[in-house]
Amino acid sequence: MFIGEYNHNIDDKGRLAIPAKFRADLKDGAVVTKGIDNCLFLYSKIEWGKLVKEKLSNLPTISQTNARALARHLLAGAMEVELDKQGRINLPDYLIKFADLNKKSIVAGLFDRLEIWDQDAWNKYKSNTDKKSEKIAETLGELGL
Amino acid sequence: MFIGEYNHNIDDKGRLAIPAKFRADLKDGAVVTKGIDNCLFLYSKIEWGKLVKEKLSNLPTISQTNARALARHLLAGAMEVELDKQGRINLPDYLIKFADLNKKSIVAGLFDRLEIWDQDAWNKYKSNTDKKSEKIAETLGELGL
DNA sequence: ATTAGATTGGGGAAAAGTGGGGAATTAAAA
DNA sequence: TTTTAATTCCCCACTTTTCCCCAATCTAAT
Repeated sequence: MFIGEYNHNIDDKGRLAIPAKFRADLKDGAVVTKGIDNCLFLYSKIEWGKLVKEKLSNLPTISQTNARALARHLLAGAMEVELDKQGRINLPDYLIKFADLNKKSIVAGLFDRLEIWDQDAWNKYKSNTDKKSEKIAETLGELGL
Repeated sequence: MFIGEYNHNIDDKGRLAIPAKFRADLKDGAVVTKGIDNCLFLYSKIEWGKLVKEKLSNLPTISQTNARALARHLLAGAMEVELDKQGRINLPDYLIKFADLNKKSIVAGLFDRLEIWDQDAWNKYKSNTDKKSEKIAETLGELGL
């Protein structure tokens, strides 16, 4: 299970180091794809396989417009990656552009996947949701929790 | 399984390089045909056979206008192609015209098929669907992602 | 302080992408 | 039927990119 938040740099060749704690689970390969809220999702090959098989393999991508758009987002947006001897992956250009990644990046563990964020975007997102969580907490308080 | 997005050029002779990762699955031949949304579909011979046998042959082609049109689109537009020693296919003129292909093209993996797009058309399509990304996100939520 | 583990950067080899030339096949015309 | 022209296909070679390995730096723990 992936948890935690790590700072890492993307070098000029588009390489990103995976936090050492996560490498064992990804040694047999991983898949990166476009996520939600301007970040990337990274799954182990096994998790990705489950995802595709259970959720995506039966989409009517010939007949339905939205199914095509979704498939193009998730499948065409995805890329298999391997860890090199130093535990790094190679991010293709189109994913770096998609997530507005600059040098300073964040790798966050979210149970069954990793998320890859540009540091600025991550900070903005967190400050937004931190405010929201106070409201959420207040609401919960009113409910007696 | 085909995934990912690749930039490739079509040369003056109508040749298009297939991304190296996909070649093994296509070494026994492939079928290109007119796709949906102004792109081309490319299937391995095996997948093409499944499509025709399981899907198209069960369409109510006699009674339904749309089914007839789809069958004609996919079947009459199709062409068998082989990879040359460099991993390229030869696209016939009528398919190049159909998809408005210029030099710069996109080859995208969509599970059981490849899609071949003109680069400009691909970018336009993506910027359109990015606007709809909220809807895509909702669909993702419904899928439990 | 020393050692082990982790991160970062650079260099070289191998593979992939691209373009052009020539042979062979087909078609057309004399 | 023979010759010429055109098109297709195959092969070769150049260029670019990617990938892999090595080395240096940094951090932390003993």
